[in-house]
Amino acid sequence: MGIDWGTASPLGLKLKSLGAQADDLNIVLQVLKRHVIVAAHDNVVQETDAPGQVTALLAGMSCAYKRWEDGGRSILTFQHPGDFCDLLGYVLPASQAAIGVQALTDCTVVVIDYQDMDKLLSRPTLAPAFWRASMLEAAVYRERLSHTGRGTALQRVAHLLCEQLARREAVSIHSPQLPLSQTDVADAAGLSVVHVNRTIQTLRRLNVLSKASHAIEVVDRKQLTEIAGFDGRYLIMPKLASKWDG
Amino acid sequence: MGIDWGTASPLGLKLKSLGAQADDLNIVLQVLKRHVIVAAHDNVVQETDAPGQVTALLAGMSCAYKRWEDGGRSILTFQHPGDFCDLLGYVLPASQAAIGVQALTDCTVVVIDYQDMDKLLSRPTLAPAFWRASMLEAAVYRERLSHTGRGTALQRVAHLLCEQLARREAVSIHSPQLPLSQTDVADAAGLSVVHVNRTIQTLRRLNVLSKASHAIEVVDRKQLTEIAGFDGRYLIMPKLASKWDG
DNA sequence: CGTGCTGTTGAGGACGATCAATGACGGTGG
DNA sequence: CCACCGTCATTGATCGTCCTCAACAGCACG
Repeated sequence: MGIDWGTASPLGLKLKSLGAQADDLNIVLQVLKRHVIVAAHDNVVQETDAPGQVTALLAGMSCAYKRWEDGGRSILTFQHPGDFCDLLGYVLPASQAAIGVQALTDCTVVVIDYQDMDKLLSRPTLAPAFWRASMLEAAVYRERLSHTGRGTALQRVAHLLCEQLARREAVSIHSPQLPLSQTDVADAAGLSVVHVNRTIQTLRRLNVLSKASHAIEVVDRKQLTEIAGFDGRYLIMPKLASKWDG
Repeated sequence: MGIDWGTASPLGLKLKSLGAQADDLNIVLQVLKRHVIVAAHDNVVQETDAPGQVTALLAGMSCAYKRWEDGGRSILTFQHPGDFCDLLGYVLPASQAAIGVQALTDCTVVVIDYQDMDKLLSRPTLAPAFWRASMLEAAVYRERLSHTGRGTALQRVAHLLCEQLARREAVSIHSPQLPLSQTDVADAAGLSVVHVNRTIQTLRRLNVLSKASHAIEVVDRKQLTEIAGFDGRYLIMPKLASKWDG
């Protein structure tokens, strides 16, 4: 399929941290298909699709979103290399209805056909890894839910940024820059673009974000974490809990 | 263990709708333990517990919540008969940190030890059912996330109520009454109690909620759904998708 | 008969939404 | 090379939803 663990390494990293064995990874590699580049702003998964395949992100940044009648967009979660874009839709097709996935930067994605997924899940060490991947997604939703609708705009934005930094570090992306527009942040935090702009300026004034660039670049991670009240434990993978061994 | 499918029927209903087979259910029945009553306001699961067991709710209503330093409480989700209280914590122990489960009414619960869970998951028709149960929970989080921080207090409260009614109907509870205090609604919707009170009064004035009782009783479901913009499809269980059959 | 929880009401103020306009930047085509 | 365009960032002004503080009523409980 023209895909090796060089390009697919974020996915390998992630599955390994979820408890997959070395030989599992090779099986996964075999079923990866259609190594595709999606341009920024294009859809990775259509809202209307009944897909028949699971998409995984290898490079770039995307988001799962819901579009409203009034044209508004709610960003449900951001996705980073190694993340699955629509795993929830594989298990519960109905829940994926009306939810789309959009590339925020240029993205590299691969897909796994549902039939191949079935094969993968028949492996006793791989199935729990996928289960965990989906539960990690659930944990992210739950954590964001607990912070949204609570606290000030400053705390909400700070928490959002902390989450993305932490999730990127989990797949060895240590850059302090996040390739997000302020519009993206607004749609994810449930705030207006204008207010997000002012909030980001406050963070810059506090020397938490870089004043130099117009992009989002975190220069004081510690202070950001404090403002957010961020506790990254919910993202921690328990390396191979013994109960999965047998 | 003194538990039969009479008392455990909501759990049976739920697992069946998630694709479990008849003989699976009997196996589940065998490992259910410690049929316990928890009084309203007591904790079903401690925030600090490292549990070693999964709890399922058979009767009553509970909530998963997060407690803040300032004493505030965020309600992450409500739980109804047939729901698991801490399934996420079984798959990802770390994510359950600092999250508690509290009884909102008097509750009947059973527990399944982690060792027994491992046994259950070795059954190829049962494991997907549990996966789906957890994904359904994720879908609920995601849907609430998309509505929280968007729309008016009226819409948010209406959506919350719609969700609970729909989830209760899925386990054959068709009562229009919800045993929730306004404080519970406030903590779940991310609004102040005072404002929830005014919002509920508005709903009563619109003849959506009963004016007679001080409890929450929905008398005009259709209008409530309209106000909420509620689309219950995300809760729908695909009855036994063929891909799980083999 | 207190005590605590829940529901209710009033008044004032703050945070963030909305509307409107401008500036900066990169790409595209003439 | 420059004019034009779309996207994104920025700023100002006004307005409204919702929060906060405060007080009181009903009810169940010991």
